[in-house]
Amino acid sequence: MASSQRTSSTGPTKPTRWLSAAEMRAWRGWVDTIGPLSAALEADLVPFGLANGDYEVLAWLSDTPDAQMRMCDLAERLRLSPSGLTRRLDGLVTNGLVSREPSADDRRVMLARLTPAGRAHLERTAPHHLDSVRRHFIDLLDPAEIDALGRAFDKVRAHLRGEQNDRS
Amino acid sequence: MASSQRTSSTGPTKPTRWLSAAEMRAWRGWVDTIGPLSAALEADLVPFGLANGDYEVLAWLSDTPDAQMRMCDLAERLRLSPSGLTRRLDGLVTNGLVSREPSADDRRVMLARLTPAGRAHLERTAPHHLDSVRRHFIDLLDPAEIDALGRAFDKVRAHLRGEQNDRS
DNA sequence: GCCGAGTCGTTGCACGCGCAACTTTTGCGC
DNA sequence: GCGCAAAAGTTGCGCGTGCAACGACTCGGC
Repeated sequence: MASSQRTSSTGPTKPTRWLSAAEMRAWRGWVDTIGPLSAALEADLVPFGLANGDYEVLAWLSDTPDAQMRMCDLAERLRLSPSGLTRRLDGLVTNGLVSREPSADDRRVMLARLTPAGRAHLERTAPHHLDSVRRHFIDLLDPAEIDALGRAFDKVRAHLRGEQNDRS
Repeated sequence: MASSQRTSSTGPTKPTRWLSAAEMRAWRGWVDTIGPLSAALEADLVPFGLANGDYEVLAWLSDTPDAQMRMCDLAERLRLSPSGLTRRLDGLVTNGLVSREPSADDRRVMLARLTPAGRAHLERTAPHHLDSVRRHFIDLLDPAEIDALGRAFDKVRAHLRGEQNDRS
């Protein structure tokens, strides 16, 4: 339903392969799960004063040897525009979880660095977030499904990455 | 990576079950695929002057016997707030694809109705959108993966629906 | 050395969305 | 019937984001 299978196929221009029931289930499942699942995870972060995007920033920074990243690298990791990242960091800097420091090597560059308070807050938050991911997602699935999802997403992203390179 | 597996586990408060490699792959795959896939589908709709959300409105309306829905029902289908739907319809009404008409039965209610132009535009767009969904998603996966995704998303949504009812 | 192209980050602007407040209308209790 | 709670939809506001423009800086060719 709802992705307009009911439009009349007019003209002899490519037979238009409609989605099978199984394909439709997967597709609608994808579309209809994005919103609710993100909202549920975000809701579990509210007590810690973080949004999903904030958590991702802290997590990526903490996965770094010196707990810092260049703005542009961080923006790429988060699939965020430069301006989007600037604004997101503003909040984290205000709350003292991240500091902004100019790079000594390249004076164009700003480094986002996880502060001790930021690391402490992440370590407090991480177990609950992990639990949230398990409760709402991972622990609901059996190993075969986990594996299928991993393979499927990898294929989709590989395809999208390839297409993106074609354009540039 | 990147969901902070590296935070030290301090204190004896629940062992904190980290994600296995396969679980992490599925989880990061989910998070990292949402943005690019949505963007790719949206990009394919640009030539038709529609956003993903616009297409969903037209599709849901067309899947209805009389091509119309109450605002509140449509908002629920689209998981959109009342105000969000009002604004989204504004654009479609301006472009003549949808009309707004007060209901005769209940004078609180506004009906969103697909205009002939709206139906025609949807029928022009649908084959291309379907092709887009296939190219970027469905056709990349084998039947077993399609099935696993369908089952997985159903389980996740069933879980979320249950939790939501608990709260109310 | 110097100049032009490219890179990095910030700011103004517009857009889409949710929330809260409000109006209109309905429906239920009595 | 009357009154009050609940429902439907719109509007004002704030927030997060992308895009375009801009200033600061780097790097390569000459």
